[in-house]
Amino acid sequence: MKSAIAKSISDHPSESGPAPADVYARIYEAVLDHRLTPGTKLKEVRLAELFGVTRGTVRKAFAQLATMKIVELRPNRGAIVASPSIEESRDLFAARRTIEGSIVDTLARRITRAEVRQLTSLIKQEDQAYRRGEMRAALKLSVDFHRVLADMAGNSVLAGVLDQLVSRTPLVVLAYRDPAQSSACANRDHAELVEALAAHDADRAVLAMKCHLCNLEGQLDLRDPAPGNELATIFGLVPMPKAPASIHQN
Amino acid sequence: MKSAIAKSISDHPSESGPAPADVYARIYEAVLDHRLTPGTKLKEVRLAELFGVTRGTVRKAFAQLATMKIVELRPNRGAIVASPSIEESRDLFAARRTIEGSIVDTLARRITRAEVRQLTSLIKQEDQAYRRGEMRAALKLSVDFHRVLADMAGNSVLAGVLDQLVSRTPLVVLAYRDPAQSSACANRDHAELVEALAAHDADRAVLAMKCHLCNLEGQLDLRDPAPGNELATIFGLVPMPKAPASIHQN
DNA sequence: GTGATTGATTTTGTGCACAATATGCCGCAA
DNA sequence: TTGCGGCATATTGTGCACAAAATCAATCAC
Repeated sequence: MKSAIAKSISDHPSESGPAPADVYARIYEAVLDHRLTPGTKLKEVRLAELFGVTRGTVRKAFAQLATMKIVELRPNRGAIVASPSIEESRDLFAARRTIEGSIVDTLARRITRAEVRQLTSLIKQEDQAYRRGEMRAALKLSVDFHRVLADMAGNSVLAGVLDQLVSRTPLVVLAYRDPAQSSACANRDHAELVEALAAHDADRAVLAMKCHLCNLEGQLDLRDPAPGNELATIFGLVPMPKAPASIHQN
Repeated sequence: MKSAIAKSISDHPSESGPAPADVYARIYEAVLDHRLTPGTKLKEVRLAELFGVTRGTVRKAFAQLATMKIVELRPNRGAIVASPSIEESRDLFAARRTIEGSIVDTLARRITRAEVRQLTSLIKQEDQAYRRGEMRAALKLSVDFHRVLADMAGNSVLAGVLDQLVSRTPLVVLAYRDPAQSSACANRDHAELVEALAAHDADRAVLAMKCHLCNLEGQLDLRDPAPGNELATIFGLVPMPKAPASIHQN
């Protein structure tokens, strides 16, 4: 499942190489894969060459990535991978709790057997991906799970809004993952949630969802930074990526 | 208060005439004023001439208006003012109920006296504008009231997504306003809500907000269209605007 | 050595001309 | 009249060249 915004990019499908949506997707994937870390400068010409497209195409992708808050667009200074603040990260999870709480509340009352089966199957795939160590696929499936729930609930506006928040989440997770914690992505939570949904128990489903999101947030280190580090955050600088990567430059 | 997205357009402030954000604002205002009705084609060159900007500037404004769902961008076929479907309209109000419900729930617990005064003042201004018959100003103030509430609640992410929904609301109201109903914009609702907030009564505040939004939705005619009209909605056509207006062309 | 200034280079921003596509019109045939 | 090309026009899409701005480096003054 693709992000709604990514799909929305005016995309002239075939002909003449990759379109803005492809560039969007490749940059987004690179961010999820840690190949692009927060603060990394994204140069138009370099990316255009790499992807075999014109600068205009890269520019359009940047614009969409900026509305999703994946990159930050600084006038005359180019695009950098966004560095979500701690407060923003907390707010993001809080926002997801209210929206996804509402979504599962609605869904619990009207979910069908077929939908339960679909969700169960998704969890299974996710689980298998984890066991095989395919972290990227697993993350993707885990994220999709939330998008599918939103679609099933049947409110397209709410689904669209959630899509934005869900897309932003991996970035803050990567930015603030507590190294001490395991990144075991709470697959069990998803299973419990589906159980509650299957039982049409709205209250339990809402609780399960909120707990799931709290667990996720709890795996992060969102403590206020020590005064010593403060300067770095004030000026939007990150501690400096350790290893340069394929696209990553300068 | 400006829409967050409008502000986010990379804006080179002074020099060289209006920037994308200005074009965005003028088109948006025209939509709110009924000067541009859903389905109206927006031609790049014409608008560029009118606003004294280049086509590129108009294009950027279009892109932002499209992410806010104010206009629809059809590849190779230009931009038209969006025609929100009935389902989308219902979903929009439902989404606002959950998000704004959460916002006032939070705010009720932590609102300060100063903030209550600010809200009261806003309501007063809004009321005066209505009495003076300045409908445009009144609508703007009424919409701002909701944005201010979101800001006060302190979750910037939630405030951001609400901003999108709030910006879209006037369009669906204009599209589906029931002619039989008065458009008296429930100023009283706002006052009741502030009372509940001032009393730190979260439950009552949430209820007041949800009622307010239901009242608004209730003023619209969101019944499923008669089979005869169905064709018109399927093909995204509107009953045809009555009077051509300044910008409106073709 | 520190900090400021200037100039060269890199990078982003934009207008314009042309290409691609859609639209509307007219004629023609059934 | 209706339906179907095909041409003329209008409109959108895009690459390129140049303009504007920022970055970097070296020099110079203190």
